[in-house]
Parts: sequence; structure tokens; C-alpha cells
Amino acid sequence: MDHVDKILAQWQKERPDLDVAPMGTLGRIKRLHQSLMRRMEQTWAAYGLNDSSFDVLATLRREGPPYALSPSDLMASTMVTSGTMTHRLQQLEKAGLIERVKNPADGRGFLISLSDKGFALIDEVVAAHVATQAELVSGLSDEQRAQLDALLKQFLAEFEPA
Amino acid sequence: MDHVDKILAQWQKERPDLDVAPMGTLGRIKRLHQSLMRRMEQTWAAYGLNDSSFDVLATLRREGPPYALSPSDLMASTMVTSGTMTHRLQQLEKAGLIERVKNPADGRGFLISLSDKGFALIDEVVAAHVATQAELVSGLSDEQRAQLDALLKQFLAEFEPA
DNA sequence: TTAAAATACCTTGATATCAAGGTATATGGC
DNA sequence: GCCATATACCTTGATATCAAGGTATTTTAA
Repeated sequence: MDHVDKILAQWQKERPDLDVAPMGTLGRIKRLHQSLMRRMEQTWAAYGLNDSSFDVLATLRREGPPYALSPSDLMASTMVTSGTMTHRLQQLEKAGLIERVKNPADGRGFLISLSDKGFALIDEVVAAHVATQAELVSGLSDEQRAQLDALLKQFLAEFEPA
Repeated sequence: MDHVDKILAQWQKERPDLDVAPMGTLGRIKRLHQSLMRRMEQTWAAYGLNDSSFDVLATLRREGPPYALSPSDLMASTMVTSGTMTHRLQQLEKAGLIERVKNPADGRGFLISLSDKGFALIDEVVAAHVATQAELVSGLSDEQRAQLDALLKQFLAEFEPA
């Protein structure tokens, strides 16, 4: 009988005409997401980053050499709008973590690349981030996590078709 | 090989020293949350609401008669800060969906209650919301959903101790 | 009784986000 | 070659959120 179960019981009593079982699943995903994000934010904050800035730097880093993508590529990878990406890039450029160069192949666009400082920072932060994540999932056994992965993957496939 | 698998493969190549398995689990929760919220927002928007306003109205509605709670109770139920709740209540009051009365038992505080209009609206919206949720989980069988529920519940228990 | 501490809620200032629309450049059909 | 359309990115305006701090009231305890 956790918090979500209590909410479902309240609805059951007030609106017995509704089948609120799916609300339990989606409610737990929402609350879990919130708790997980809050913990991960702490790690990022320790290095002067947040979800947004980590997201961009990590996307560039894991891309491999030459650690550069266009703003459009970054928008697609991180699932944010162009206005949001513009804002993120301004902050990161101001912090000296990325550099932008005119795209030689397309006069309309730019390429965003990790600065040396940005590369060094993200390489350090991602290690701390992975450690935080390991701690966060430690409440599940390896087998349970594998089972959860499989279910989440199928669920997600509905919304991110290959 | 979904989007998250591709991200893990990139990290595997770039940083083979890190165990990124937990990142898969947490990444799928994040992306799933984002997709699910976007779809639910559409339903709320059709009734002039959003996540925030639905959250408050639904909390009051499922509480049962007299459909009233203090701002502090609402903050605890919805896991937001006092500033956020103040803002939400201002919007809802402006829209005529809630009413606030001085708490007779505690001169420092208020009680927030559903207006007739607010009650009628949330009763209609929650039905549409539940239908949306049923649609969202339709990609999983009942058995898979039950299995997912159990794993999410255990996972969440780590962060929301009874 | 009364002063200190706790509580309830609001205000302020900063950041992140999105939707809609704007400007510059590239591309494709004629 | 040239114009219509598409693309790439930025700007604007609005909303949501939080952290930190403020004011009023209640509770605690000397």
C-alpha cells in the first residue's frame, strides 16, 4: 500500500465507474521519474551542470570524434524544440564548454563542438553520473532490472517506432 | 535496437571503462515519461487544463467531501514547493475552479475547495484522462502491465519509504 | 506570561521550456 | 537562371518551476 495505491483507492471510492488500473502504472512512472531526476540533478550540480547542459555535452561526447553536431542534430537527439536548444547552446558557449563554427557545407547552419574544457568536464561528470545511476538502481536485482528493461523497452516502442 | 540501445552502444565504444547498463533502465524511464506526459497533456488541454491544474483539481476531487484541503496538504500530495503551489492556486482561483476560505481552525492558513464549476470540470476531465491512460498502456498485455507494476512499485519504494 | 521557535503561506528572482513566427540560405522545378 | 518552397536557426512572449527569504500566526517552554 504505497502512495500510488492510496490514490487509486481514493478514486475507486469516489469514481467506481472508472477503471483506474492504468493510472497506477503511469503514476508510478511519473513519481519514479521525479525522484530519479532529483537525485541525478544533485550529481550534475556538483559540477556546475544540470539536466539540460549535461544532455548536450553528453550527446556530443558519446558521438565520438570530432565531437561535433549541428544544432538540428542535437535537437533531434535530445527531443527539445529549437528555441530550447538555442538557449542551451548560449549558456554552454558562455561557459566555454562548447564552440560554434559556421558549417562549411551549409551556409544556413553551424556546427557545435566540445571545447577542450567541455571535453574534460563531461568526461569527468559522466563517470560520476554513472556511479549515481548504479546507486539508484541498486534496489533491484540484476534479474529484476533486466525484466524491467524488457518491459520498458516494449512499452517505449509504442511511442518511438523504429 | 531502439534509440536507448544506440546511446548505450555509443558510450560502450567511447567509454568502455563505464558500466552503462543502469543508464538504459533510467533512460527508458525518462523517455517514456516524456512521451506519456505529452500525450496526456493533449487531453488536459482539450479542457483548458494542464498537468499542474489537473493535478490540484484531481487531488481535491478524489479526497471526497467536502473536497477541501490546505495548501500545505496539496503541496505534500503533489510534491511541489510552496511557491509553485501559490502560483497554481492563483491560476485556478482566477479561473473560478477553486475557492479559498480562511481556515477557522488556524489563522495562518487557508482551505482550498473545489467550486461547483471546478467539481463539474474535473469530473468530466478525469473520465477523459482515464480513457487516454487506457489507450497509452494498450501496448502491454494485462499480465505484462501487472509485472511492470510490481517492479515499479519495488523500485519506487526505495524513494518513497512507507 | 511571554519570548523563542515552528509553521503556513506568499513574494521575489532566476532558469527552463514551448509555440509561433522571423530571417537567411539552400534546393528543386520550370 | 530564377522563383517557390523547404530548411536551419534564432527571437519573442508566455508559463511552470524552484530556492531563498519574508510576514503573520501558532505552539512551546521557561
